[in-house]
Amino acid sequence: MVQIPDSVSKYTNVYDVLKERGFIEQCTNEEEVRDMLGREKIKFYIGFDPTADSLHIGHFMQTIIMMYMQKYGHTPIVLIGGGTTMVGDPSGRTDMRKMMTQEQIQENGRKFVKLFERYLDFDQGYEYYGHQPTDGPDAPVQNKEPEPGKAICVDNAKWLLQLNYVEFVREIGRHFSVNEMLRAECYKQRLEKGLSFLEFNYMLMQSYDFYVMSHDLDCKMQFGGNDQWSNILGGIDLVRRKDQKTVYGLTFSLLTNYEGKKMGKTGKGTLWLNPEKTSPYEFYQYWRNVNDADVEKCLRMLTFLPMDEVRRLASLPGEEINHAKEVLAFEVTKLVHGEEEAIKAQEGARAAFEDGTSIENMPTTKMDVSDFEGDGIGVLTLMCNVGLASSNSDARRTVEQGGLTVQDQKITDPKTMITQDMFNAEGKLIMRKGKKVYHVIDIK
RNA sequence: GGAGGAGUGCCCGAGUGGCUAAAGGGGGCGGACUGUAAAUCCGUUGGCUUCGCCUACAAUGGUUCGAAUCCAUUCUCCUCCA
Repeated sequence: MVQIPDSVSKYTNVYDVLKERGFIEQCTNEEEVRDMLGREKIKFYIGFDPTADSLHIGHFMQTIIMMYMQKYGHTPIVLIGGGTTMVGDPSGRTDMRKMMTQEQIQENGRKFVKLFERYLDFDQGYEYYGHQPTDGPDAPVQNKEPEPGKAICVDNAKWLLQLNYVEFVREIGRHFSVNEMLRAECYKQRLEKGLSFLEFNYMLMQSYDFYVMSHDLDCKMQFGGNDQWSNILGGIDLVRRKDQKTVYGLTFSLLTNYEGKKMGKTGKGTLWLNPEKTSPYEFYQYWRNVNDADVEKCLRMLTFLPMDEVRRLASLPGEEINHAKEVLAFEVTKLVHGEEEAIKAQEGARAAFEDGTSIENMPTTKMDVSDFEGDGIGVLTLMCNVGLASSNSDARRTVEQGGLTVQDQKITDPKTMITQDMFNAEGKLIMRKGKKVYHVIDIK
């Protein structure tokens, strides 16, 4: 399991640490929260909607926050949105999410949990038995108290999917003002494009989650990305109205670049944590190539280097900033894929961009010698086969524009055939597309 | 339920019978310049067996020598009225 080193900060209150690292964006009551976090060990939760089969960098940042909290003795509750995903969060979106089946959602949820287990110390024996809104004589089984400081995981499908509509509307819905909801920032965009009643309910469901967490598990805080602010406030109000308890909310800045655009998007889409979806090498390269202006922010939020070191690295002048980017890429890749993969990615990158000697860590495709015997295989076809081009036409374009190099020879004729004798003694062939994309063909 | 409007390539958005694989922008890709950065500049951006062919302007069917453009039906979305 990945752990945060003690050198990460000199502060003893986790609030100060999070502040120092620049995570905190909004807090319902800064002083009280800071005081509480310093005084007692609390339970807090963050919700994750399993809309895809892998976590992405935004989730990762939230995971890091949970790690900080756990390090300082608080109990993270990972709330998997198996129920809320059935509805879809409209916050910050201009279009409706694709509807997903329950099986898909459950499957994704399981994958999420697997990833979280690499970063948080879970109470393995813990199981949440479920919530019953009434505490009558036939009160439900008591939920056991999780081991102090250990993370637990709950799925809101457990209490959301069995809700009775009329009951829900009477018990929960009556506490919400539609007028107020419509004013909420998160619906603004959607009011122009249209918002279905399905999605309009999302806020109530998330608020109900907070109520359940507070009521059943004495959870005191909810964290989330800044886009969750209104949803979190909804929950806080609901808890106050139903249980007369005060709970708190804290939101984090979304990871954006200096232009204010979300980070973690590549030309091909999202930067995933799952190595099958985004290779460690690609992942490394993303961070290796961040903009100068974003280096400090990334080091601060995505690595556990001491702040002095972060500041030193980020202020390296001119070309030297590349060193900081290397450190950043290495550290983040290490956290996500482990040290071994990080070293491989780093060496692969260095080999490709600096000395060009090692081809061991470049992405490789194994092929059969017979494919290259006789006339061999056309470059275009080969490029498609190994994923260097998305179609034959795409491959042709690259070649015609002088973007392909095979064994250090620029190829400009799209009709070129790749044959056995072009491979080196070890049976390898290096293809380079553009300046940065390498691929090795191995026929051993 | 009534009246009107809209659906165009990865996204935004022009085009309203032939000159349209479809202007312009964004994004992507390739090249130049660099620091594996940014900014800038140039090229390119549906597919294929690429001097040619095939598939495309929500879906289906029709009018026409010829349709993204005209007509009919369907689907989706928006606005106003109820």
